Amino acid sequence: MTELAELPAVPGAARTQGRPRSSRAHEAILEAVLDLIEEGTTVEALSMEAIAARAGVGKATIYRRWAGKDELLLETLVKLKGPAPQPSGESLRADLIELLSVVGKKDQRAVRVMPCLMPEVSRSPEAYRIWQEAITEPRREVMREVLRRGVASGELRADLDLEVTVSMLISPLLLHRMVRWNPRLDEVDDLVAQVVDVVLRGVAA
Amino acid sequence: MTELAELPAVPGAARTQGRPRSSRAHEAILEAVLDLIEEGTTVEALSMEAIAARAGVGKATIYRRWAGKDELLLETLVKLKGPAPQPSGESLRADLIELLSVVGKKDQRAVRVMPCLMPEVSRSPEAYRIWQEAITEPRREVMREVLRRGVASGELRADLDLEVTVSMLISPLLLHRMVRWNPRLDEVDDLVAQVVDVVLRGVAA
DNA sequence: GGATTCCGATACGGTTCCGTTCCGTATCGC
DNA sequence: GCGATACGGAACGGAACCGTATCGGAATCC
Repeated sequence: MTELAELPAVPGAARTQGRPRSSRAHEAILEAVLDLIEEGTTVEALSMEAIAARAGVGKATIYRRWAGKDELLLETLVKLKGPAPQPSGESLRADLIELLSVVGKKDQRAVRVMPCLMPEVSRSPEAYRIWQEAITEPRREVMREVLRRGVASGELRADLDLEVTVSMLISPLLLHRMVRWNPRLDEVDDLVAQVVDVVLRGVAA
Repeated sequence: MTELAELPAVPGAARTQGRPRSSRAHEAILEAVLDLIEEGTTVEALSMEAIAARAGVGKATIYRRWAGKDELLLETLVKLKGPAPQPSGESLRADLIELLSVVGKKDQRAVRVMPCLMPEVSRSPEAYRIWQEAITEPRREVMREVLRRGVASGELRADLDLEVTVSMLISPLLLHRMVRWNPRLDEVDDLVAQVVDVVLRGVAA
Protein backbone atom coordinates (compact mmCIF):
# COMPACT_ATOMS: atom_id res chain seq x y z
CA MET A 1 0.00 0.00 0.00
CA THR A 2 2.29 2.75 -1.19
CA GLU A 3 1.30 6.19 -0.05
CA LEU A 4 1.91 8.60 -2.87
CA ALA A 5 2.90 12.17 -2.21
CA GLU A 6 0.19 14.74 -2.85
CA LEU A 7 0.86 17.64 -5.15
CA PRO A 8 0.39 20.86 -3.20
CA ALA A 9 -2.70 22.74 -4.33
CA VAL A 10 -0.76 25.99 -4.37
CA PRO A 11 2.52 25.38 -6.23
CA GLY A 12 4.49 27.76 -4.06
CA ALA A 13 3.48 26.09 -0.81
CA ALA A 14 6.05 23.32 -0.51
CA ARG A 15 4.68 21.28 2.34
CA THR A 16 7.30 18.76 3.29
CA GLN A 17 6.80 18.61 7.03
CA GLY A 18 4.84 15.95 8.82
CA ARG A 19 2.88 12.97 7.59
CA PRO A 20 1.81 13.35 3.95
CA ARG A 21 -1.81 13.07 2.99
CA SER A 22 -2.86 9.61 2.02
CA SER A 23 -3.73 9.36 -1.64
CA ARG A 24 -5.53 6.20 -0.71
CA ALA A 25 -7.96 8.17 1.41
CA HIS A 26 -8.32 10.65 -1.44
CA GLU A 27 -9.29 7.96 -3.92
CA ALA A 28 -11.52 6.22 -1.42
CA ILE A 29 -13.50 9.41 -0.91
CA LEU A 30 -14.07 10.01 -4.61
CA GLU A 31 -15.02 6.38 -5.13
CA ALA A 32 -17.43 6.56 -2.22
CA VAL A 33 -19.21 9.52 -3.81
CA LEU A 34 -19.64 7.67 -7.09
CA ASP A 35 -20.74 4.50 -5.36
CA LEU A 36 -23.36 6.26 -3.30
CA ILE A 37 -24.77 8.10 -6.28
CA GLU A 38 -24.85 4.91 -8.29
CA GLU A 39 -26.78 3.27 -5.50
CA GLY A 40 -29.47 5.89 -5.79
CA THR A 41 -28.49 8.77 -3.55
CA THR A 42 -29.28 12.11 -5.09
CA VAL A 43 -26.43 14.56 -5.35
CA GLU A 44 -28.32 16.80 -3.03
CA ALA A 45 -29.06 14.08 -0.50
CA LEU A 46 -25.45 13.00 -0.35
CA SER A 47 -24.30 13.48 3.21
CA MET A 48 -20.73 13.98 4.23
CA GLU A 49 -21.35 11.49 6.99
CA ALA A 50 -22.40 8.81 4.53
CA ILE A 51 -19.42 9.55 2.27
CA ALA A 52 -17.01 9.35 5.17
CA ALA A 53 -18.55 6.15 6.45
CA ARG A 54 -18.51 4.52 3.03
CA ALA A 55 -14.95 5.58 2.36
CA GLY A 56 -13.83 4.35 5.77
CA VAL A 57 -12.55 7.82 6.55
CA GLY A 58 -13.08 10.45 9.19
CA LYS A 59 -15.12 13.47 8.26
CA ALA A 60 -12.18 15.69 9.13
CA THR A 61 -10.16 13.97 6.42
CA ILE A 62 -12.69 15.15 3.87
CA TYR A 63 -12.88 18.70 5.16
CA ARG A 64 -9.09 18.83 5.17
CA ARG A 65 -9.13 18.49 1.36
CA TRP A 66 -12.33 20.14 0.21
CA ALA A 67 -14.10 23.18 1.58
CA GLY A 68 -17.52 21.62 1.21
CA LYS A 69 -19.75 19.29 -0.72
CA ASP A 70 -19.71 21.40 -3.87
CA GLU A 71 -15.96 21.31 -4.27
CA LEU A 72 -15.90 17.60 -3.67
CA LEU A 73 -18.64 16.93 -6.21
CA LEU A 74 -16.93 19.09 -8.79
CA GLU A 75 -13.72 17.10 -8.59
CA THR A 76 -15.68 13.87 -8.71
CA LEU A 77 -17.56 14.90 -11.82
CA VAL A 78 -14.47 16.01 -13.71
CA LYS A 79 -12.75 12.78 -12.78
CA LEU A 80 -15.69 10.69 -13.89
CA LYS A 81 -15.50 11.62 -17.53
CA GLY A 82 -12.16 11.18 -19.21
CA PRO A 83 -11.22 12.97 -22.42
CA ALA A 84 -13.56 12.75 -25.37
CA PRO A 85 -13.07 9.71 -27.60
CA GLN A 86 -11.52 10.10 -31.05
CA PRO A 87 -12.90 8.44 -34.17
CA SER A 88 -10.65 6.29 -36.32
CA GLY A 89 -11.37 8.26 -39.50
CA GLU A 90 -12.32 5.25 -41.53
CA SER A 91 -15.39 6.77 -43.13
CA LEU A 92 -18.10 9.25 -42.32
CA ARG A 93 -20.63 6.58 -41.49
CA ALA A 94 -18.19 4.37 -39.60
CA ASP A 95 -16.90 7.29 -37.52
CA LEU A 96 -20.37 8.38 -36.50
CA ILE A 97 -21.35 4.84 -35.57
CA GLU A 98 -18.15 4.50 -33.61
CA LEU A 99 -18.74 7.71 -31.66
CA LEU A 100 -22.39 7.02 -30.93
CA SER A 101 -21.82 3.42 -29.95
CA VAL A 102 -19.84 4.37 -26.89
CA VAL A 103 -22.52 6.74 -25.54
CA GLY A 104 -23.31 5.46 -22.10
CA LYS A 105 -21.33 2.27 -22.60
CA LYS A 106 -17.93 3.10 -21.19
CA ASP A 107 -18.60 3.49 -17.50
CA GLN A 108 -21.97 2.27 -16.35
CA ARG A 109 -21.58 4.47 -13.31
CA ALA A 110 -21.62 7.58 -15.44
CA VAL A 111 -25.00 6.59 -16.80
CA ARG A 112 -26.39 6.34 -13.31
CA VAL A 113 -24.83 9.55 -12.16
CA MET A 114 -26.01 11.72 -15.03
CA PRO A 115 -29.72 11.81 -14.24
CA CYS A 116 -28.87 12.66 -10.65
CA LEU A 117 -26.90 15.63 -11.91
CA MET A 118 -29.75 17.07 -13.96
CA PRO A 119 -31.45 18.99 -11.17
CA GLU A 120 -28.15 20.50 -10.17
CA VAL A 121 -27.29 21.44 -13.74
CA SER A 122 -30.67 22.98 -14.45
CA ARG A 123 -30.65 24.99 -11.24
CA SER A 124 -27.11 26.27 -10.92
CA PRO A 125 -25.57 28.32 -13.74
CA GLU A 126 -22.13 27.41 -12.42
CA ALA A 127 -22.87 23.69 -12.54
CA TYR A 128 -24.30 24.16 -16.04
CA ARG A 129 -21.14 25.90 -17.21
CA ILE A 130 -18.81 23.25 -15.85
CA TRP A 131 -20.96 20.49 -17.26
CA GLN A 132 -20.97 22.12 -20.67
CA GLU A 133 -17.26 22.84 -20.76
CA ALA A 134 -16.02 19.57 -19.30
CA ILE A 135 -18.54 17.07 -20.59
CA THR A 136 -20.85 17.89 -23.45
CA GLU A 137 -19.03 20.49 -25.55
CA PRO A 138 -15.78 18.53 -26.11
CA ARG A 139 -17.80 15.55 -27.30
CA ARG A 140 -19.89 17.66 -29.62
CA GLU A 141 -16.78 19.18 -31.13
CA VAL A 142 -15.43 15.77 -32.05
CA MET A 143 -18.63 15.01 -33.89
CA ARG A 144 -18.69 18.41 -35.57
CA GLU A 145 -15.26 17.71 -36.97
CA VAL A 146 -16.41 14.42 -38.43
CA LEU A 147 -19.33 16.17 -40.08
CA ARG A 148 -17.08 18.93 -41.43
CA ARG A 149 -15.01 16.31 -43.17
CA GLY A 150 -18.21 14.92 -44.65
CA VAL A 151 -19.09 18.35 -45.99
CA ALA A 152 -15.60 18.82 -47.38
CA SER A 153 -15.71 15.50 -49.15
CA GLY A 154 -19.01 16.40 -50.75
CA GLU A 155 -20.96 13.68 -49.01
CA LEU A 156 -23.01 16.15 -47.02
CA ARG A 157 -24.89 19.30 -47.93
CA ALA A 158 -22.70 22.38 -47.87
CA ASP A 159 -25.28 24.47 -45.99
CA LEU A 160 -25.59 21.84 -43.25
CA ASP A 161 -26.35 23.17 -39.78
CA LEU A 162 -23.73 21.42 -37.69
CA GLU A 163 -25.41 22.04 -34.33
CA VAL A 164 -28.76 20.66 -35.42
CA THR A 165 -27.19 17.64 -37.07
CA VAL A 166 -25.02 16.82 -34.07
CA SER A 167 -28.05 17.12 -31.84
CA MET A 168 -30.11 14.85 -34.05
CA LEU A 169 -27.40 12.22 -33.93
CA ILE A 170 -26.67 12.31 -30.21
CA SER A 171 -30.03 13.05 -28.65
CA PRO A 172 -31.85 9.77 -29.35
CA LEU A 173 -28.92 7.81 -28.00
CA LEU A 174 -28.48 9.97 -24.93
CA LEU A 175 -32.12 9.95 -24.02
CA HIS A 176 -32.35 6.21 -24.38
CA ARG A 177 -29.14 5.24 -22.64
CA MET A 178 -29.43 7.79 -19.86
CA VAL A 179 -33.06 7.76 -18.85
CA ARG A 180 -34.53 5.02 -21.03
CA TRP A 181 -37.05 7.47 -22.36
CA ASN A 182 -38.73 4.82 -24.52
CA PRO A 183 -38.33 1.31 -23.14
CA ARG A 184 -39.42 -0.18 -26.48
CA LEU A 185 -36.08 0.88 -27.94
CA ASP A 186 -34.47 -1.77 -25.73
CA GLU A 187 -35.42 -4.28 -28.37
CA VAL A 188 -33.89 -2.35 -31.24
CA ASP A 189 -30.41 -3.81 -31.57
CA ASP A 190 -29.09 -1.55 -34.34
CA LEU A 191 -30.36 1.73 -32.98
CA VAL A 192 -27.09 3.54 -33.66
CA ALA A 193 -26.91 2.41 -37.28
CA GLN A 194 -30.55 3.29 -37.90
CA VAL A 195 -30.15 6.78 -36.49
CA VAL A 196 -26.96 7.42 -38.43
CA ASP A 197 -28.44 6.15 -41.68
CA VAL A 198 -31.62 8.21 -41.43
CA VAL A 199 -29.71 11.37 -40.60
CA LEU A 200 -27.09 10.80 -43.29
CA ARG A 201 -29.78 10.26 -45.88
CA GLY A 202 -31.60 13.33 -44.62
CA VAL A 203 -28.61 15.64 -44.90
CA ALA A 204 -26.91 14.08 -47.91
CA ALA A 205 -25.69 16.44 -50.59
CA MET B 1 -64.49 30.79 -3.59
CA THR B 2 -66.93 27.94 -3.70
CA GLU B 3 -65.92 24.98 -1.60
CA LEU B 4 -66.49 21.85 -3.64
CA ALA B 5 -67.38 18.59 -2.01
CA GLU B 6 -64.58 16.05 -1.93
CA LEU B 7 -65.09 12.58 -3.31
CA PRO B 8 -64.47 10.05 -0.57
CA ALA B 9 -61.32 8.05 -1.16
CA VAL B 10 -63.12 4.83 -0.30
CA PRO B 11 -66.39 4.73 -2.26
CA GLY B 12 -68.30 2.98 0.46
CA ALA B 13 -67.36 5.48 3.15
CA ALA B 14 -70.03 8.13 2.70
CA ARG B 15 -68.68 10.92 4.82
CA THR B 16 -71.39 13.46 5.18
CA GLN B 17 -70.84 14.54 8.75
CA GLY B 18 -68.96 17.60 9.79
CA ARG B 19 -67.12 20.28 7.87
CA PRO B 20 -66.12 19.10 4.39
CA ARG B 21 -62.51 19.27 3.27
CA SER B 22 -61.60 22.47 1.57
CA SER B 23 -60.85 21.96 -2.10
CA ARG B 24 -59.11 25.30 -1.93
CA ALA B 25 -56.57 23.89 0.49
CA HIS B 26 -56.23 20.88 -1.78
CA GLU B 27 -55.39 23.00 -4.79
CA ALA B 28 -53.14 25.29 -2.79
CA ILE B 29 -51.04 22.33 -1.67
CA LEU B 30 -50.58 20.98 -5.19
CA GLU B 31 -49.74 24.44 -6.48
CA ALA B 32 -47.23 24.92 -3.67
CA VAL B 33 -45.43 21.75 -4.67
CA LEU B 34 -45.13 22.90 -8.26
CA ASP B 35 -44.06 26.38 -7.27
CA LEU B 36 -41.34 25.13 -4.97
CA ILE B 37 -39.96 22.74 -7.55
CA GLU B 38 -40.02 25.45 -10.15
CA GLU B 39 -38.02 27.65 -7.84
CA GLY B 40 -35.29 25.07 -7.67
CA THR B 41 -36.15 22.70 -4.89
CA THR B 42 -35.34 19.12 -5.73
CA VAL B 43 -38.12 16.62 -5.36
CA GLU B 44 -36.10 14.96 -2.69
CA ALA B 45 -35.36 18.17 -0.82
CA LEU B 46 -39.00 19.17 -0.77
CA SER B 47 -40.05 19.39 2.84
CA MET B 48 -43.57 19.05 4.04
CA GLU B 49 -42.95 22.06 6.22
CA ALA B 50 -42.05 24.19 3.23
CA ILE B 51 -45.04 22.95 1.26
CA ALA B 52 -47.40 23.71 4.14
CA ALA B 53 -45.91 27.14 4.66
CA ARG B 54 -46.08 28.00 0.97
CA ALA B 55 -49.64 26.76 0.68
CA GLY B 56 -50.69 28.65 3.78
CA VAL B 57 -51.85 25.42 5.32
CA GLY B 58 -51.18 23.42 8.43
CA LYS B 59 -49.10 20.31 8.08
CA ALA B 60 -51.96 18.30 9.51
CA THR B 61 -54.10 19.35 6.56
CA ILE B 62 -51.59 17.70 4.23
CA TYR B 63 -51.29 14.52 6.23
CA ARG B 64 -55.06 14.31 6.38
CA ARG B 65 -55.10 13.85 2.59
CA TRP B 66 -51.89 12.05 1.73
CA ALA B 67 -50.00 9.41 3.66
CA GLY B 68 -46.64 10.94 2.84
CA LYS B 69 -44.54 12.85 0.37
CA ASP B 70 -44.60 10.12 -2.25
CA GLU B 71 -48.37 10.05 -2.53
CA LEU B 72 -48.51 13.81 -2.72
CA LEU B 73 -45.88 13.99 -5.45
CA LEU B 74 -47.62 11.31 -7.45
CA GLU B 75 -50.87 13.25 -7.56
CA THR B 76 -48.99 16.41 -8.41
CA LEU B 77 -47.16 14.82 -11.31
CA VAL B 78 -50.29 13.33 -12.83
CA LYS B 79 -52.06 16.65 -12.51
CA LEU B 80 -49.19 18.55 -14.11
CA LYS B 81 -49.49 17.02 -17.51
CA GLY B 82 -52.90 17.13 -19.10
CA PRO B 83 -53.93 14.79 -21.90
CA ALA B 84 -51.65 14.48 -24.90
CA PRO B 85 -52.25 17.08 -27.63
CA GLN B 86 -53.90 16.06 -30.88
CA PRO B 87 -52.63 17.10 -34.30
CA SER B 88 -54.96 18.81 -36.73
CA GLY B 89 -54.32 16.27 -39.49
CA GLU B 90 -53.48 18.86 -42.11
CA SER B 91 -50.45 17.05 -43.51
CA LEU B 92 -47.71 14.76 -42.33
CA ARG B 93 -45.15 17.53 -42.11
CA ALA B 94 -47.54 20.04 -40.58
CA ASP B 95 -48.75 17.58 -37.97
CA LEU B 96 -45.23 16.71 -36.86
CA ILE B 97 -44.24 20.35 -36.66
CA GLU B 98 -47.38 21.07 -34.69
CA LEU B 99 -46.71 18.28 -32.20
CA LEU B 100 -43.05 19.10 -31.73
CA SER B 101 -43.59 22.82 -31.44
CA VAL B 102 -45.47 22.47 -28.18
CA VAL B 103 -42.73 20.41 -26.52
CA GLY B 104 -41.83 22.30 -23.40
CA LYS B 105 -43.84 25.32 -24.47
CA LYS B 106 -47.22 24.76 -22.85
CA ASP B 107 -46.42 25.04 -19.18
CA GLN B 108 -43.07 26.50 -18.35
CA ARG B 109 -43.35 24.91 -14.95
CA ALA B 110 -43.32 21.44 -16.46
CA VAL B 111 -39.98 22.21 -18.07
CA ARG B 112 -38.50 23.10 -14.72
CA VAL B 113 -40.00 20.16 -12.95
CA MET B 114 -38.88 17.50 -15.39
CA PRO B 115 -35.13 17.57 -14.69
CA CYS B 116 -35.90 17.40 -10.98
CA LEU B 117 -37.88 14.24 -11.60
CA MET B 118 -35.08 12.46 -13.43
CA PRO B 119 -33.28 11.12 -10.37
CA GLU B 120 -36.54 9.82 -8.98
CA VAL B 121 -37.51 8.20 -12.26
CA SER B 122 -34.15 6.54 -12.76
CA ARG B 123 -34.07 5.21 -9.22
CA SER B 124 -37.59 4.01 -8.56
CA PRO B 125 -39.19 1.45 -10.88
CA GLU B 126 -42.58 2.59 -9.65
CA ALA B 127 -41.87 6.21 -10.54
CA TYR B 128 -40.55 5.09 -13.92
CA ARG B 129 -43.71 3.14 -14.62
CA ILE B 130 -46.02 6.00 -13.72
CA TRP B 131 -43.95 8.43 -15.70
CA GLN B 132 -44.05 6.19 -18.75
CA GLU B 133 -47.75 5.47 -18.58
CA ALA B 134 -48.97 8.94 -17.72
CA ILE B 135 -46.51 11.17 -19.54
CA THR B 136 -44.29 9.83 -22.28
CA GLU B 137 -46.16 6.89 -23.77
CA PRO B 138 -49.43 8.69 -24.59
CA ARG B 139 -47.49 11.39 -26.39
CA ARG B 140 -45.46 8.88 -28.34
CA GLU B 141 -48.60 7.11 -29.42
CA VAL B 142 -50.00 10.30 -30.94
CA MET B 143 -46.86 10.70 -32.98
CA ARG B 144 -46.83 7.04 -33.99
CA GLU B 145 -50.32 7.46 -35.38
CA VAL B 146 -49.24 10.42 -37.47
CA LEU B 147 -46.37 8.37 -38.86
CA ARG B 148 -48.65 5.42 -39.58
CA ARG B 149 -50.79 7.67 -41.72
CA GLY B 150 -47.66 8.76 -43.53
CA VAL B 151 -46.80 5.13 -44.24
CA ALA B 152 -50.36 4.42 -45.39
CA SER B 153 -50.31 7.35 -47.77
CA GLY B 154 -47.06 6.15 -49.29
CA GLU B 155 -45.07 9.17 -48.15
CA LEU B 156 -42.93 7.09 -45.80
CA ARG B 157 -41.06 3.82 -46.17
CA ALA B 158 -43.24 0.82 -45.45
CA ASP B 159 -40.59 -0.87 -43.31
CA LEU B 160 -40.20 2.21 -41.14
CA ASP B 161 -39.32 1.55 -37.47
CA LEU B 162 -41.87 3.67 -35.67
CA GLU B 163 -40.09 3.69 -32.33
CA VAL B 164 -36.79 4.83 -33.76
CA THR B 165 -38.41 7.48 -35.91
CA VAL B 166 -40.47 8.87 -33.05
CA SER B 167 -37.38 8.97 -30.90
CA MET B 168 -35.41 10.78 -33.57
CA LEU B 169 -38.10 13.41 -33.86
CA ILE B 170 -38.72 14.02 -30.18
CA SER B 171 -35.30 13.59 -28.62
CA PRO B 172 -33.52 16.66 -29.99
CA LEU B 173 -36.40 18.86 -28.93
CA LEU B 174 -36.75 17.33 -25.50
CA LEU B 175 -33.07 17.51 -24.72
CA HIS B 176 -32.87 21.11 -25.80
CA ARG B 177 -36.03 22.40 -24.18
CA MET B 178 -35.63 20.43 -20.99
CA VAL B 179 -31.98 20.62 -20.10
CA ARG B 180 -30.59 22.91 -22.82
CA TRP B 181 -28.09 20.24 -23.75
CA ASN B 182 -26.48 22.41 -26.42
CA PRO B 183 -26.83 26.14 -25.74
CA ARG B 184 -25.89 26.93 -29.33
CA LEU B 185 -29.27 25.65 -30.42
CA ASP B 186 -30.80 28.68 -28.71
CA GLU B 187 -29.95 30.64 -31.84
CA VAL B 188 -31.60 28.18 -34.22
CA ASP B 189 -35.08 29.57 -34.70
CA ASP B 190 -36.48 26.86 -36.94
CA LEU B 191 -35.16 23.87 -35.01
CA VAL B 192 -38.44 21.98 -35.22
CA ALA B 193 -38.73 22.40 -38.99
CA GLN B 194 -35.13 21.40 -39.56
CA VAL B 195 -35.47 18.24 -37.49
CA VAL B 196 -38.72 17.28 -39.17
CA ASP B 197 -37.36 17.89 -42.65
CA VAL B 198 -34.17 15.92 -42.12
CA VAL B 199 -36.04 12.97 -40.64
CA LEU B 200 -38.74 13.03 -43.31
CA ARG B 201 -36.14 13.05 -46.04
CA GLY B 202 -34.28 10.27 -44.25
CA VAL B 203 -37.27 7.97 -44.00
CA ALA B 204 -39.07 8.94 -47.20
CA ALA B 205 -40.35 6.12 -49.35
C1' DG C 1 14.46 11.11 18.89
C1' DG C 2 11.63 15.07 18.31
C1' DA C 3 8.63 17.96 15.74
C1' DT C 4 5.02 17.99 12.70
C1' DT C 5 1.19 16.66 10.20
C1' DC C 6 -2.28 13.32 8.92
C1' DC C 7 -5.01 9.32 10.27
C1' DG C 8 -9.76 7.21 11.86
C1' DA C 9 -12.90 7.77 15.44
C1' DT C 10 -15.92 10.05 18.40
C1' DA C 11 -18.42 13.82 20.47
C1' DC C 12 -20.38 18.32 20.28
C1' DG C 13 -23.96 22.19 19.66
C1' DG C 14 -26.91 23.76 16.13
C1' DT C 15 -30.13 23.28 12.46
C1' DT C 16 -33.76 21.17 9.73
C1' DC C 17 -37.26 18.13 8.96
C1' DC C 18 -40.28 14.33 10.19
C1' DG C 19 -44.99 12.78 11.58
C1' DT C 20 -48.05 13.51 15.54
C1' DT C 21 -50.79 15.94 18.75
C1' DC C 22 -53.03 19.55 20.63
C1' DC C 23 -55.19 24.14 20.44
C1' DG C 24 -59.19 27.54 19.40
C1' DT C 25 -61.97 28.60 15.39
C1' DA C 26 -64.83 27.79 11.21
C1' DT C 27 -68.18 25.30 8.52
C1' DC C 28 -70.98 21.76 7.44
C1' DG C 29 -75.55 18.28 8.25
C1' DC C 30 -79.26 17.62 11.07
C1' DG D 1 -78.45 25.24 18.21
C1' DC D 2 -75.59 20.90 18.30
C1' DG D 3 -72.45 17.42 17.06
C1' DA D 4 -68.96 16.36 13.93
C1' DT D 5 -65.25 17.37 11.22
C1' DA D 6 -61.79 20.40 8.95
C1' DC D 7 -59.21 24.49 9.39
C1' DG D 8 -54.50 27.19 10.35
C1' DG D 9 -51.12 27.35 13.74
C1' DA D 10 -48.01 25.91 17.25
C1' DA D 11 -45.48 22.68 19.76
C1' DC D 12 -43.59 18.14 20.53
C1' DG D 13 -39.83 14.12 20.65
C1' DG D 14 -36.94 11.95 17.55
C1' DA D 15 -33.86 11.56 13.75
C1' DA D 16 -30.35 13.06 10.43
C1' DC D 17 -26.83 15.96 9.16
C1' DC D 18 -23.85 19.99 9.39
C1' DG D 19 -19.04 21.74 10.33
C1' DT D 20 -15.77 21.81 14.22
C1' DA D 21 -13.01 20.01 17.89
C1' DT D 22 -10.42 16.63 20.19
C1' DC D 23 -8.53 12.16 20.96
C1' DG D 24 -4.53 8.57 20.74
C1' DG D 25 -1.88 6.60 17.19
C1' DA D 26 0.85 6.50 12.74
C1' DA D 27 3.89 8.29 9.21
C1' DT D 28 7.31 11.30 7.69
C1' DC D 29 11.25 14.85 7.82
C1' DC D 30 15.14 16.85 10.16
